[in-house]
Amino acid sequence: MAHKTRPVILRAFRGIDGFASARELHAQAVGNGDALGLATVYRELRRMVSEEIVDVVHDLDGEARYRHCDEAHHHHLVCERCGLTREIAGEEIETWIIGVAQSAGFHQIRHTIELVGLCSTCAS
Amino acid sequence: MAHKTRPVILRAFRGIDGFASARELHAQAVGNGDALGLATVYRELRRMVSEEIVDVVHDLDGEARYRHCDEAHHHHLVCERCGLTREIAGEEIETWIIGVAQSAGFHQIRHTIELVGLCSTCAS
DNA sequence: CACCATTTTGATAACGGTTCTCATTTGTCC
DNA sequence: GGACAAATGAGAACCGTTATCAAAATGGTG
Repeated sequence: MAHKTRPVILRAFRGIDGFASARELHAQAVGNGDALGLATVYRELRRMVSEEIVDVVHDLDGEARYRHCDEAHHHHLVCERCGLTREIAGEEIETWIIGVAQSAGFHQIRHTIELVGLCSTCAS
Repeated sequence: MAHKTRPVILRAFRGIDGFASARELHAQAVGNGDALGLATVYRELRRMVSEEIVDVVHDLDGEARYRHCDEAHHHHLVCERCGLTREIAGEEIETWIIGVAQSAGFHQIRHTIELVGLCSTCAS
């Protein structure tokens, strides 16, 4: 069976940094020249999540955001005034989370971390 | 200044263990004999979230689940299956965040941290 | 109490993300 | 090629949430 959808999704993930919504992935795929329907994107993402190839978290509005598991996991610091974004190396926090989860007996922990504030220029 | 809604919501929270959806809170309030509309429940919950009186997380389907939180700032570990909730002492993470913000020159950082997974019983 | 201005409420419509439906297309096997 | 099975996608349906707006409750004032 040809399964042409999955490679298209994986290529779309490669063109996006970090987490992406289903709609963003669809737009990226179309931009890549891979024509496919939104329903197919949702269906394939659901499969990939159940196969644990893709992580899913929900933003504050409840919208699902997906991330290919093989990518490096990092967080962002966002300026709420000018939109400046800065990547954070989150080694520390990942280990902290794993420790917290283990001591509570929790498994398969997903986390969302959102840091918003004012960058140095906007603060002055 | 009537504000009769908030006490009704708080009473509904008292009758529920852990996190509850808006619909569950509405049903609980009605069960308590407090008649009110679903729209009012959503509106008051939004207010309480913005006042940081209530915590909100999202389950696997993206549905919002609320919890009354009268303590200061803290985080939760939530089981996405049974709703079991565990409070996390987050001293470590607060200092980590402050450090990250300082080194990036950011000020007035607000943060959202959401940890969702499977508790030990649901994992087996 | 009567009156008006302001706020709150709630039934319902609208909205948006996700899932479902099903006719059509595509792939596989003989 | 022909027949059967799987995959696809356009649009409908679904469901939680938010917006709308008229009615009701409240507060202040004379």
